[in-house]
Amino acid sequence: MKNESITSRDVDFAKWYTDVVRAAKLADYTSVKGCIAIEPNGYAIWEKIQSILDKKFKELGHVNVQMPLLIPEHLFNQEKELIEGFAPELLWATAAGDKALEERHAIRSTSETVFCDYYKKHITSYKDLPKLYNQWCNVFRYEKETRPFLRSREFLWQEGHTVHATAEEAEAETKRMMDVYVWFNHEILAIPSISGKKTEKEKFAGAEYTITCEDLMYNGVCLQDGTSHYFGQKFSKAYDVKFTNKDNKEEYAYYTTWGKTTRMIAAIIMVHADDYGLVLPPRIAPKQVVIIPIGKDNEEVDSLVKEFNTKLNDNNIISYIDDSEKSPGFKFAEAEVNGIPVRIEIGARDLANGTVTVARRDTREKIVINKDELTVEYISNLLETIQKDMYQRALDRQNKLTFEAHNLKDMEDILNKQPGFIHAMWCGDEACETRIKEIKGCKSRCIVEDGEKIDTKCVCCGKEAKHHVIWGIQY
RNA sequence: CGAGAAGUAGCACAGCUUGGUAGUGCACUUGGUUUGGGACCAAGGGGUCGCAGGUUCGAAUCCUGUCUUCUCGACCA
Repeated sequence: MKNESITSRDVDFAKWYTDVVRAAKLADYTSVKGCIAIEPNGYAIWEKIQSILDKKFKELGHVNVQMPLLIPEHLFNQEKELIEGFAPELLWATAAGDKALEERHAIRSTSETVFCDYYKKHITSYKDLPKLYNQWCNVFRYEKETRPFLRSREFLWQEGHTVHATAEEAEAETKRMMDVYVWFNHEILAIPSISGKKTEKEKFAGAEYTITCEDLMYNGVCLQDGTSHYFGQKFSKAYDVKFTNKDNKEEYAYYTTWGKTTRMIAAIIMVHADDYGLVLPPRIAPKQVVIIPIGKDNEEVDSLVKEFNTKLNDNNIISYIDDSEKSPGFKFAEAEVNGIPVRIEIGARDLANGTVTVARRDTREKIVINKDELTVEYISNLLETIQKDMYQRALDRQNKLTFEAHNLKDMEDILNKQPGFIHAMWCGDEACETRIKEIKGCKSRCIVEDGEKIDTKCVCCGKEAKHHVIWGIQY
């Protein structure tokens, strides 16, 4: 049965999104504008994201640190582009009690400043490099329009900050970490993200260049979901981070940063969820299987339920029994709205026939199988099938929403009909980007590396094209 | 920050035009009967009507301000 507290996805996508957030108890509004309470169901997803990414970072040699929440103004001012880029979003602490601070401090919106200030003190020789540090923390940006997970003022993220002795090594790190992000989205979140360099206009304030991870939502709107920046020596010059190289010469260090945020939870919702609520890919689901016993005081049912639950958990499948006092229908609906990938229903009627019922959340298909077929392997395979199918469905939709434009009229026609990823050639001139933005706010998403030349002329001005760019309307 | 809409019990809403004892459904508590897609019966508990002023004998209702949320722009992970 359709969940009545959820607006249909095709009727009002924005309303549907916030309805799912509420119905699946992922987050709630608080009396602090733009700052949500992430509820247990939402935080459990974040913890799972953290545990998988953190393990990967550590395998690649990164270590975790924690830097201050407050950044003194003079530090921020040392890098002009950074302070200019972030100025409108910074919240300043100016007083303690009734005493004004001698220097105001910004609540961190990003931590390049404090990391550089730290590295300056701790790097003297090439032997100190590389430093591969990462921080899991909250940041604050004073956004005007806020929506749960998608754009809140306070949000959680990880920010990797690495320094290297050579440009090649730093650039390799920038690319390597974007590869990790894309791997994570594809393999764990079942989101077929694309990646590539941002144009000069869209890159991070102060970076040499930015590589981005871009997702396409159900409604064809794009979402930037992870970035990796190469700073070259720009920041190390501004913050005086230098070392003595092998030739006994002083040299500024090469710096990279990369980050991924709680926005991933928004992406999971807008790529996978439906009118019945959340749908979680099995590999990110904090609870993968729910077993619902039907009927009361049936020893055969109860013992099978308990036994199989233990078996699943012993084999690293996260399963739980819903033996609350609610009716079975209620439990089905609740498991559904919460996006639990697999539901197992076991009752006297089934057992009399020697069967059990297994339901997939992604397709909402109910499968009746023989009791003997219900094994750890069966469930494990089913979870993998769901993971693969979810990715394939998302990819099929993304392909359907991927278009090609050869001139401005193409672009307008596409955007008027159905937004998506629009491939088009570009001359490299910012004026053309600005002109294209006039069409429903369509922006360049990323430059396709080694992209096939789909035209020789710029989609906007008709001059010779330099780059194959993907365009779209963004959140 | 600009334009629009909305805030009344945990949630969804009615009441407001025409000021006069705070309502409905769901949820919650207790007891009982139930259990294969959001069960049923009975009895209960819960709201200074977003907040602050003002008008009035009297304000959920009229006026002013303010905060929050949603939608659409500009800005952004």
